[in-house]
Amino acid sequence: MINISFPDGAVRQYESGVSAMDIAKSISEGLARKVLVAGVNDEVWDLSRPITQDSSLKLFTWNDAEGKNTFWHSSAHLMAEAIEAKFPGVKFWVGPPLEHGFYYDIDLGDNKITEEDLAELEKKMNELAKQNNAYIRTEKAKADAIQYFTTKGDEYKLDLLQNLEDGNITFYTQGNFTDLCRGPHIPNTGFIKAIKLLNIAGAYWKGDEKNKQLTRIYGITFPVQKELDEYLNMLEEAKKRDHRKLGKELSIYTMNDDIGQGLILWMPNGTVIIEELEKLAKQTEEDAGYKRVVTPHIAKENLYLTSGHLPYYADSMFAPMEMDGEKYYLKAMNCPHHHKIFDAEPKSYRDMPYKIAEYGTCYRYEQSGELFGLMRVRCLHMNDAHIYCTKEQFAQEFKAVNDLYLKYFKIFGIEKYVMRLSLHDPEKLGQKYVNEPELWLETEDMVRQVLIEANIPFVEVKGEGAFYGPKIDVQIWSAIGREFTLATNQVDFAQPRSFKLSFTNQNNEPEIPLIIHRAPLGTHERFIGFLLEHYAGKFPVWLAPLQVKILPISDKFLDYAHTIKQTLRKASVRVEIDERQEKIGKKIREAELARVPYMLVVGEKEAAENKLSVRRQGKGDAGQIAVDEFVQNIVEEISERKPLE
RNA sequence: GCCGUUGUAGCUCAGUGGUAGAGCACUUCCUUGGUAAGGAAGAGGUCGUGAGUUCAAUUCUCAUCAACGGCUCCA
Repeated sequence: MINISFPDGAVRQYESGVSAMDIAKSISEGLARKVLVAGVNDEVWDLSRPITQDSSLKLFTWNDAEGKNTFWHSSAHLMAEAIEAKFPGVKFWVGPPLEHGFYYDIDLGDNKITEEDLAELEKKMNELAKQNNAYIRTEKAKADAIQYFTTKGDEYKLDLLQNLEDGNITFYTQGNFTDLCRGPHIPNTGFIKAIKLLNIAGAYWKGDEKNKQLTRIYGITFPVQKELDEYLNMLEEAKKRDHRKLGKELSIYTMNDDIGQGLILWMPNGTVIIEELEKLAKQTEEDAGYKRVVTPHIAKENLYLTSGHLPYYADSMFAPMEMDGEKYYLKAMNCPHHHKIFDAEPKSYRDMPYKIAEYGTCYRYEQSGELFGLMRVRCLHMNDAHIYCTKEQFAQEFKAVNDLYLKYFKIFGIEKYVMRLSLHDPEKLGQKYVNEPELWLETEDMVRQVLIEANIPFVEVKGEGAFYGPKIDVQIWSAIGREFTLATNQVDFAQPRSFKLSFTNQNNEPEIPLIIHRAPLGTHERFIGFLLEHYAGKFPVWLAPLQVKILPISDKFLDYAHTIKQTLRKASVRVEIDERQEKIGKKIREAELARVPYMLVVGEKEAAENKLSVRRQGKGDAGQIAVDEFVQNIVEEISERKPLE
């Protein structure tokens, strides 16, 4: 007999060789129907695998991450079975679960798969699922496994086998499909009740663009149809708040083939938002002791050789223009320009920290396939600033920048983000990162300490640092789930040296400063793209392109409407009148759809008493109010940058 | 850049080997209406671009550009 301990602390005895499924059945039939996979001594196991020694046991269902992962991984095998049935001889790489669903990477050989095939594959999968085929685990000797895949001519599985230890190699079979697989799997295909294959994509083998491109098929499955319907519905809803859709609907920005890929044309509505953001940035930065500067959009080649950008990032810069034997580049970053301003006049420790800020226009030649609405573009306007400081000042200054982020995020109500401490990768020193191993470790620790002392939760990720130093990135997700860096706060120990920047310290000796690069509001492009999705187009009043729409009941009240408009204009409120000869219902509908925060209905009653009927976007009629009182309220709401309630 | 999909009116989308249609938007007229679509008429497109096949191409083929879904990349 063996002892099995459960998460609640209970210990029960079973015969050696008992399976997790047997145990589940001994607890209740209901549980046995729901359980998908087991946790045995913190390892995830097949339910059917015999347990032969004292163990702790957890039973995972669809409600557990382990349950979902196993379910989706088993679904990937089911998809592979369907694909093999339709295209015999294709070779499989790996088929892991994802946060939502799964994929399988396949070498289709000469076969071609189109989106029309997906429906057919789904049908086949449903058929196979209904057969309730068990996922059967078999252990194999490495030599036998190699033999098996050599005969099959499957170089992909042979590649996987290279890294596996003998005695650790398992195959799984369900129906007619057998795959090299670590497992575990759900008991049988019958659990998979709802199937949707989402899309076909190319994916480089092992994620390296120098390798062959495999075909990747994404799918998702559920144990009940209703959950699939809900998931697909959720995807549809997410598309509705996609910034590209909202950006068009609300006339924020446009793009044009004659201008070029990734080059944003900001329309009047978008420009209002840009100007409000810049106003906020300027106020905040002035309060924090920054000075503003302006620098050109181009510079000579030598500048980027000095900064070290060119060797690392030439591919991401627009090709140079040659004039009078000089090469001029469009700037992809503002830092070197700012360094030249720092260096223009001698600095003393009394000048430090020296902070200069600019909404800098940068051009980056992003690969065409990477461009994505406002989130990834080729011309961007960066909320940039550089802080030149002493080593002693660094922690305080770096923390002040972090506090600035948090202050901004509070204004915008940004709560769903992850702070990422982005570090260098020691293996890529000298290639992707300047070769200063000790300075890396030292500055990385400085940044880490700032985060720890400020009690800000963060994750550390190797290989995400800038080439000149570690950084803190604020990661956010777009409506359709893509991850982006919204804002960044970076340390730079490399450029001060390459630009030979220095200040005179208290001992009258030259000293090299540290630089903090920071962009808490990121770029206008990405930030506004994010805000569109964050607010679902319903901007708070201070940011709204149009703040007030006056809706006269009929054109008899146009004069009164104009009087109100003048009053609001005097208070710098962005206001328009809907002068069309349309019914009030239609005027309201269109103002609602345009996400105008305040609609003012004016007719006979209002004109007689010098009042307004206020309607708030999405909230309906808010009743009558005196004109002066409304003006006072909205001015306060705007100047305090209040969020929508 | 690579794999796949798509490209018809300002927008959302039908459709066809014989030079095109709907709804909304737009213009004009009627209506002066009180909290999410009043009515009528009209105007608007060489069907992304270029080439090929054909008596004839928006439709078929190829190329190209762009957008979209991924991969790679992201200072």
